[in-house]
Amino acid sequence: MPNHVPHIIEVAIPLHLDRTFHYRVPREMEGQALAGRRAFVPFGRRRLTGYILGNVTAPPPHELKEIFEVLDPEPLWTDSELEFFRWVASYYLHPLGEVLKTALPAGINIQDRKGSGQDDPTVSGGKTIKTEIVYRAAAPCEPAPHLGAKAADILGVIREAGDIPAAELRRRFGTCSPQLKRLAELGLVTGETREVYRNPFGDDAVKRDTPRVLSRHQQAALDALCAALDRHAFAPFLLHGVTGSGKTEVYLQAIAQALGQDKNALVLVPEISLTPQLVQRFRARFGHGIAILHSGLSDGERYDEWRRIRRGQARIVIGARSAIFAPLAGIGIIIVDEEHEASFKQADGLRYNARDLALVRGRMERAVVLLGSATPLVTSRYAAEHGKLALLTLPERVEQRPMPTVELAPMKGVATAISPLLVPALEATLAAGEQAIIFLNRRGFATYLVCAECGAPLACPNCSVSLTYHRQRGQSVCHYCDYAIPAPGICPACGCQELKELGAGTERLEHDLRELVPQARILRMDSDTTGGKGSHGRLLARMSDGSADILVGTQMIAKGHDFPGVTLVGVVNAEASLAMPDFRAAERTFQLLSQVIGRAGRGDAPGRVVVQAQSSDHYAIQNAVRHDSDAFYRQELEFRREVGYPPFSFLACLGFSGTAERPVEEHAGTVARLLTQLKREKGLRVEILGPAPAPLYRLRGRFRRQILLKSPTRNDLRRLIAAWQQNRPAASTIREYVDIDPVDMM
DNA sequence: AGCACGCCGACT
DNA sequence: GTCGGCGTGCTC
Repeated sequence: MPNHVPHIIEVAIPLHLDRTFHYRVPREMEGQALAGRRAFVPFGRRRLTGYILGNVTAPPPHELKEIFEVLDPEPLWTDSELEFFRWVASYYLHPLGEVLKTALPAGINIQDRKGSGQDDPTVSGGKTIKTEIVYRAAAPCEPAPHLGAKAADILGVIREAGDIPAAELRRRFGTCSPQLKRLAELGLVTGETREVYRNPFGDDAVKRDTPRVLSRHQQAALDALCAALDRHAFAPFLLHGVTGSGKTEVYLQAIAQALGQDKNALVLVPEISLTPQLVQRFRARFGHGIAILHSGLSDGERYDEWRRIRRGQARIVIGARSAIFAPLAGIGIIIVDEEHEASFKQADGLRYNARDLALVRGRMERAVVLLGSATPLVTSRYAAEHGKLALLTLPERVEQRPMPTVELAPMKGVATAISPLLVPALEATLAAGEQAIIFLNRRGFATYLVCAECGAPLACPNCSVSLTYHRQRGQSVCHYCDYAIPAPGICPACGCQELKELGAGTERLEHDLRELVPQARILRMDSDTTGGKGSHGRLLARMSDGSADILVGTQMIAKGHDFPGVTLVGVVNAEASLAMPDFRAAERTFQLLSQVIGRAGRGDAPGRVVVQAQSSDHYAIQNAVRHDSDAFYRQELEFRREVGYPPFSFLACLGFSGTAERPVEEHAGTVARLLTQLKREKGLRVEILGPAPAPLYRLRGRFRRQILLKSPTRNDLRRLIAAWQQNRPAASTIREYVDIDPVDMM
């Protein structure tokens, strides 16, 4: 035996471990153990799937184990994709192995298996490849020998079709395997197994359409995008276009341009708006070659879409946040639609923001990145004003459609949940055979209950937030932890049986509307009424087929779906979201209000909106009502500048919260270590905020792994910045996740 | 994350 | 005398 240099590889393990591991590669696998493939490896006394990162030249000074097997015949990722994943792992302080696992479709992910057997046959690559048997006529002209009538019919069909899947034959003839077996024996047909993709679209065909004529502003935006595509360099854009201004048409034509350059397109959409409507428009324009990735797919469908993309059989990928990890090569353009949506953030495991990662991947791929929204993130507007994003605006609706008219209904001193202004508007809408939606971002019947005797509020014993009375369920429920008591409950302080029902939720609105407009057919849509699978779609269908007049709901009606028959929108308690404990509360309020207002009106008739508010003084409400987003962003930026928020890319907020057994102070060591790490590795400026305001979070055991998400409030930020400026750490807790706009790191 | 090792309370 | 609680530490 000649002396032989051992082949050593670096492997990322999908566990919470901050380093990679090295393995020896047996001689017979040397050609296969390449970067981007998975390897089945021994790990402790377990056996699991790791991801090969590459070769190692200098062997580490300790004993190495050998890999069992290379699981993939082809690399799962290219080198540049691996580079992207490394960036992600380092930016989000997350183990690379876990990042890679997240990037993979479920179904081929987990191969963990313990035990002794080397003879475990299930250990191999993805096991979910679907196949079908296809029959083909072997000798088309040969006259058939005497056959049964059914066999002869089957043969006829096969000969006519050329080749035909077994499933199709079974659909036409019922059971036909005996006949097929006979035909095959006679050498008249052959059957072969081939791989098929599960098709998430089903079989419905789509009518093709053609590019529409663009408005002046659309054309200007498209020209800028095409010019950037021609340069083949990273070019980030913000497309700020009012509702109905035709952003999608700009996307479609920009994608067409990219495809024409032989490049591919990645389209990220918030989960909720991954409605058939948008996908249909893409299919109508581009036909085949579209892959979709979202949580509604089965593991098999997801896996198949992933393989189609990897093999270059899809030119356009449309998906929710995880699609940012799609194995799409040659990306020319990445579009993030509704870029302000919070659903681009993954809130557990690898806490990424797909909107941010779009910019990072786009930079690595030298692609055009287009962030589109009617109400962009304040950070995006800020970046645009500082030249880090090129700003494209669509200030007008297509075809000169007017914006809805908006009235404010002051609720000060009004005892009812529904304003007296809204009722006649509803009646008029119904009389005209049109529909209305009423929006209130709180579910339940009464949002808090207080004792009629002593005034004590009914609160959750775990979370110390007030319980919401759900009349239908007959319970008072905590919306944080689902703690529930029989409704409405008795006063915990004095035992009094009478509780005052304060604060209306959607259930209460529905109840009141049935009395106020008895002739209306009313639907309610919130997470209480959309529990079952498909109930969401059923409710929407009843609106679109006209079998309901009024839809009452929470923010799930504000997003995603179009309601073509809706001419009236009522917004109840518009300022509620301003009180949210989050420094982005004003931004959120403006976004949500603008979105709901945009729901009103249809092609022929301008919409009408009634906005109910205790006080409409706040610029978030006023500017949403006036459709003046420029004014909103100007004022919000001004406000943030005044309070001295570091320009939007400040830092990571880390949050810890304590338990009775382990108070927060005991975590100081861990907090300090993490902060030091962040400072050193990321060059970030980090401070610690005070304790989390509500004991919403329970930590057990190893707090290190249970890092919590909590948005800093405006007050938190003020304290943070004061501490920062005086170069002093503030007290004890908090972690948020890294919420830095990568545009600012570029 | 698992999984083992390890050292203190109530039990077939 | 053991079973089992979870604290600590390790995994090429």
